[in-house]
Amino acid sequence: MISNSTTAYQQHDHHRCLKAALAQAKNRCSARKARLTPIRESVLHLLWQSHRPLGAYKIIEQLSAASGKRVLPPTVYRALDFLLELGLIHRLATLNAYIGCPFPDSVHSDYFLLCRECGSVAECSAENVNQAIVSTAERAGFLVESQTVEILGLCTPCREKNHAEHSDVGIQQEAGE
Amino acid sequence: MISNSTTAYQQHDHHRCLKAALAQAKNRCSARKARLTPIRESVLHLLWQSHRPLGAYKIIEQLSAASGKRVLPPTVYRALDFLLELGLIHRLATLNAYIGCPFPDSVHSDYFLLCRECGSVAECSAENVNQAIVSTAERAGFLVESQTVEILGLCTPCREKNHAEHSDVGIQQEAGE
DNA sequence: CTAATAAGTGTAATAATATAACAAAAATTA
DNA sequence: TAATTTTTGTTATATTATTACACTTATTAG
Repeated sequence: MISNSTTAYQQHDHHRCLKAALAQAKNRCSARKARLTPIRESVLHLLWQSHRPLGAYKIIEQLSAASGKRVLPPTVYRALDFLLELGLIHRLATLNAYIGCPFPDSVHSDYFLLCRECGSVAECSAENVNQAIVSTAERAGFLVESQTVEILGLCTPCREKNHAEHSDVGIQQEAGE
Repeated sequence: MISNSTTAYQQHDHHRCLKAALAQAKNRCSARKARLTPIRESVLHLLWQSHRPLGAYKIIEQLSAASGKRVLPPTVYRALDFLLELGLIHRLATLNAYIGCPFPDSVHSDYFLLCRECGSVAECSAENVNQAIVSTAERAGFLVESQTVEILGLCTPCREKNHAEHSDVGIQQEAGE
C-alpha cells in the first residue's frame, strides 16, 4: 500500500509537496514531449496549494485574481484535461473537484480518502483493494477496466478533535461541581 | 456476495424486476410511513424501465412526454431525493445518473459495475471488497463512513460480442482467399 | 531561415446538471 | 372542521462543463 495520508492530514512542510509535484510534472512532461505551459503550471500549482480538492470554478476565480484579468472556463478546463491526461491530477467524481496526484509515476488504481471534516483528501493505492474489486467483478463475469473509489469519512486528526470536543462536556461537568 | 449481474446484463423477464422493485418500494414506504405519491412512483417506474441509469433530465423529458404537461426540474429532483433517502435508488457519481436499487432491504455498502458497451449497470455487495477498503483505510488512520465504488468495464455478453466481432475479421480473410 | 503545420490560447455562447425561494394545493392530525 | 404538515407548482438561478471559431505562439519541414 502506498498512501500520502500522513502528509495529507497532518502538519507538514507542504512546500516540499508542492516542489516535488512540480518537479515530477516537469519530468513527466519532458518524457512525453508535452509542454507544461504557464497556464498549465499555474493550475497545477493552485491544486497543490493544499491537500483539499478545488472545483474548476474556484480555480478560475483564483487564477483570475492572480493574473488580474478574467480567465474563462475553457482555459482552465483545457489545462485540467491536459493534467488529467498526463496523470498529474485526478478528478473526484463525488465532489466535481480536482486534486494533485502525489505519485504520478507509479502506475496505480488509486482510491481516495475524503475527510468530511477538514476536507483534505489522501490518495492510496492498495493491492488488496484492487484485488478484491477485480476478483469480485470477475465472479460476476465483469472485466474491470477502470475504477472510481472514493471513501468518505474522518481522518485521524479530525477524529481526535471530535473526541476532544465530546470530552469537554465531561470536563465542564467536573468544573461545575 | 450479492449481485444482480446476471439479470442486469442478460436477457430476462424484466417485468419481474420492475414488479419486485415496486413492491419493495411500497413495503419500504409503509414501513417508514412515507408516501409513494404518483410522481415518486412514476420516477421509480422510469428508473426501472431497464438496467441502464437515467440522467435527471432524461427523466424530466420522459415524464413530460408521458404526462403531456411540462414537468420541471424540482419536481423530479424532489422525487429522486425522496427515493435516494429511502434507499430505493442510487446516484452514480461518475455518470450523474440514477438507477433503481435491486435490493433495498439488505443493508449494503454497494458497488456498481458499469458496462461501457451496453450501458447496463449491476450492483454488487461483496464483503471482501468492503473489508479490504475498511481495513486499508484503517491502516491510514481513516474511519470509513461511506463509500462510492464505481467500476467501469465490460460485462460478459459485451465481451463475447467483441470477441465475435474480432473473429469476423478472420472469417472475412478466409472468405477472401 | 522561412513557410507550413501543429499546438495552445482567447472569447462568446450555450449545454447539462442541480438548487433556492416562495406560493398553492393536498393530505394528515388535532 | 381548523390547524398543521407534507407535497407540488413555478420562477429564477446556481454550478459545472463543452462547443465553436478566431487568433496567436511554437514546432517542424523544406
